[in-house]
Amino acid sequence: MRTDSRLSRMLHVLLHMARHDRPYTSEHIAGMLQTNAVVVRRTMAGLRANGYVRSVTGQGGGWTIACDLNKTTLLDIHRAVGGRHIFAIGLDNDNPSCAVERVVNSAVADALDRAERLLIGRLGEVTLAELAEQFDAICHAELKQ
Amino acid sequence: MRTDSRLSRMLHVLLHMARHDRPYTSEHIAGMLQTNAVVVRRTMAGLRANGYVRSVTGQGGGWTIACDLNKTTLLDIHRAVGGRHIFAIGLDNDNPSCAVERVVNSAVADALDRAERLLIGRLGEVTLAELAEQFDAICHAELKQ
DNA sequence: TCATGCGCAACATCAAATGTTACAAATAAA
DNA sequence: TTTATTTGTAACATTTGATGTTGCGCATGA
Repeated sequence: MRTDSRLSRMLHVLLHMARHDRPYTSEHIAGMLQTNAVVVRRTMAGLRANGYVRSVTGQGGGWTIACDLNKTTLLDIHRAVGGRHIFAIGLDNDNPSCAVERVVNSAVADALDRAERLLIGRLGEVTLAELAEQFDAICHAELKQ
Repeated sequence: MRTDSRLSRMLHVLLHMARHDRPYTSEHIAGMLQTNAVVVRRTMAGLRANGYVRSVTGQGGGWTIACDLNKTTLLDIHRAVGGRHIFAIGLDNDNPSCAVERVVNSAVADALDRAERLLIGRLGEVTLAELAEQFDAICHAELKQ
């Protein structure tokens, strides 16, 4: 399949929403992400189901952020969008009868597990607030020039 | 796309070849992997191009291992089969003009890079010889029962 | 000469994200 | 109440790269 960009897309949207006090329409967000409003609704639905954003139908409606930036991590967002497969690489057969294959599987799975734990751990360490601060710092530096 | 199982498939084959002194035909290997002989040839071609195996055409021909088990790592095989994409997760846009997106990208890329370095490092630490030893140990233990 | 096997091109298939179309339902404003 | 706006969702098409399949040419040993 294509590489899953839902995490980075949603982070992009959330940070914009964090610095904007009115709702964004799906259409507006689709423009930011260069995609379709339906794709936006579909992906954001996962965030809404977990309480990270709210949506309002009808005129003047749209999407707003609804979480504490200091308590929400990249891992929370990753999980909310339903990202399952982290790796494009995997085992050929999860339950082999061949002893050779079991040895291979345990070695490959061990390496993948270590990397997955590191990735998940890292995503869980970074909050939306930290990213927002980085953005603010960049804006500040650019204004000073 | 489907998850890339070429690394584990090729490791499986290489370990079998390491404990077998006659050539395996593509057809035989395809049986071991529950796939097609053409898929085997296609994947093994990468290993052959890097000198890890040899192939002989014609009657009595087939595939034999051609590398030093102590000097060949899982990383060598991973690279020989042309595994490019390690992650199913990625950035939405590699060269964004939006400052928010650049902040998001650097955070996500940083987490992915750390995990990739760990995975690559781990694959580079494990040799085929170590896997073969593990297999031998299992066979030994089973015979003792 | 013939059976066995690899080499390779040219498709077909698969799976999961992404893209698209169509329409129903909710809401604010005229 | 009517209308324009906006989300909710189903249904289907597209994309991408690994995997699967067919067909045929070439090499080798018996």
